[in-house]
Amino acid sequence: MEFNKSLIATLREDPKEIESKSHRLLLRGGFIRQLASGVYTYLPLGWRVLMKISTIIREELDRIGGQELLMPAMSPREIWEESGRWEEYGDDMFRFKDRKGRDYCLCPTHEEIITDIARSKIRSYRDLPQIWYQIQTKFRDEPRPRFGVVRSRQFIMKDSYSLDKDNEGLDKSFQFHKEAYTRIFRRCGLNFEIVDASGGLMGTGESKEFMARVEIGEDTVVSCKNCDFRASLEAAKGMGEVLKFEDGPIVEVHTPGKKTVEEVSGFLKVSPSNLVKSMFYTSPHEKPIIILLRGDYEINEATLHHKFGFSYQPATAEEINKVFGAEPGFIGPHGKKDIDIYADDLLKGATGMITGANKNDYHIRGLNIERDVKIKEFLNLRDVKAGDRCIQCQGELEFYNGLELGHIFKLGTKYSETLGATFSDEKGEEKPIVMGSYGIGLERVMACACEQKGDEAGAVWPISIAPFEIYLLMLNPADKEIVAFGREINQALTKAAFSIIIDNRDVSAGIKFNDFELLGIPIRVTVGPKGIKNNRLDIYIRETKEVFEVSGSDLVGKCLEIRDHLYRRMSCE
RNA sequence: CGGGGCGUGGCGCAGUGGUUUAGCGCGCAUGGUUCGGGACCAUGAGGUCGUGGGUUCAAAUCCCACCGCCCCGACCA
Repeated sequence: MEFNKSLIATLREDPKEIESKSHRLLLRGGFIRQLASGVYTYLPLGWRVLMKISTIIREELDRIGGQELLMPAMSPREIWEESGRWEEYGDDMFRFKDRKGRDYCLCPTHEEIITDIARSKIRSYRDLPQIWYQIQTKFRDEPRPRFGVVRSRQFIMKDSYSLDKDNEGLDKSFQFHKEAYTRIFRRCGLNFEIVDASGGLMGTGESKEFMARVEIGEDTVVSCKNCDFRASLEAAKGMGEVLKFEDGPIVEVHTPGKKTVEEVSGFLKVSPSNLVKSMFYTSPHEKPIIILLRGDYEINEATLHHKFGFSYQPATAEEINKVFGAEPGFIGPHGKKDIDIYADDLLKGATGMITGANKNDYHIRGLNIERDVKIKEFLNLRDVKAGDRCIQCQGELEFYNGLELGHIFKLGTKYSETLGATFSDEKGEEKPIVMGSYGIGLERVMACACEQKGDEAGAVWPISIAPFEIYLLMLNPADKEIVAFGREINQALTKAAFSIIIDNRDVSAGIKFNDFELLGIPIRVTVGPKGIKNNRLDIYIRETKEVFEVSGSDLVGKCLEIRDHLYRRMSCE
């Protein structure tokens, strides 16, 4: 492609809205352009990168037997009513009405649609297993779009769905995807780790996230330095130390206006770990519960939801007042025999604790959990925090920011049951299809490559996803000789199946060199008057900054060698 | 949704009651000189000053409302 006829608009200055390295590089290089908050155009260069990524994804999904299809981006309300997610999705779902007033949404995901296909097309165990996938635009009205294309409101997702007759089949499909994803991200040249995840809204089945370690990662990954334990903070469990304080009778202490753990521990001059936080959770259809947690820990809501159900929410101040007779911050578990109380297992045997007195401006000291509170069950309900040890090996835990590139999870029969997607098994019994759901965010792969590989000067694309392989830089396109030589080289390289962008613009050299760096094309070939005179061409590798000088006749061979070398740097095996 | 910031040619910004046609740099167009790291000269095009309303002899500038974008938080794949 010729630069002077292309829609490539690099920016000389940083746009004011840049938020991260990848955002800056993608904007500056003219890969993307923002239209509205969280809504982007993929300009030709960016689109080429995304197409490269989708090709890799297709190859790897086809390899595990996936069949590509394309579902609609919009869908009618009814199917979402059936699964209950018309309500559940809330404000994250873009909704609209057609001319007749029927409700529609722009699909945030496609479980419902795929299950609808499955229920009409899958009749027998003989039709299983299946893996269906699509590469589709998804719409989610994010409360806060961020980091350019990393968290946007319209984004491209590869989503696949496995259909199996039983859990063994699902295990296999899950494993296939895990392997396919590993190959995909490796082929895209990214560094990543597979971590245990919590399914979130999707359900409680096994789930793994493919996390890239980058500064702007929005999730926290907990990683053991000693063994293979890797988990997102939500899914991570850590080992903490049980602490005991001097046992004694309960005494009331005056703590005027001191509500938070920091305020109370500061006021009483004790460590936060000496406190017990009492949290009151209510649900529209279930019994309220009290959760007890040591003051130096935070509650893990994912665990709470998995254990007790997604309908539980922190109680409002009014509810707390009504049940405890005190403001939030002054409540405690003692004397609450009519409410189920669950405690974090670090409180097992805890003595001498401080907690709310159920009386405004008062706390109590000397709480002995076993003696004074009827605990229904001790559970690990806390977030891991720095200093905790690995539950597998007691090794040291490390925390880092992870960008979620992909997520695989075992849905089980959640959707097939609610939507009635069943099949007849070998014995003629009707059973729900066992499903899995698997996603990859294409833009995140693109952004991640910029985050991990890019430098000050611009993007540095892994060759597998680079928009072009060779940047053919012609120094003076007004010079007929250079143009003719450049054309010759272009032909030879094209014949060797390279994808090439020729910078034939009549602008100063510096602009061309700078744009080459901004665009992040792996290999640069420079044609200039000096080179022509001596039949020398200069080849430069963006990633390694290596320079080679070759004669015209050696050029293609050398480029092939370099391409091979660059591919080998990130091969799967 | 709470707190804050911003909105002026394509991009980055200045102008915050009155210099008769709203500036600057970059970019763009035309001509010329250049041509191994954002070069130079000349000429030129391009603006509903986010939108609506108000105050005033006079508003980009003051007031009100709304919209948009961004940041921090809440929330979230």
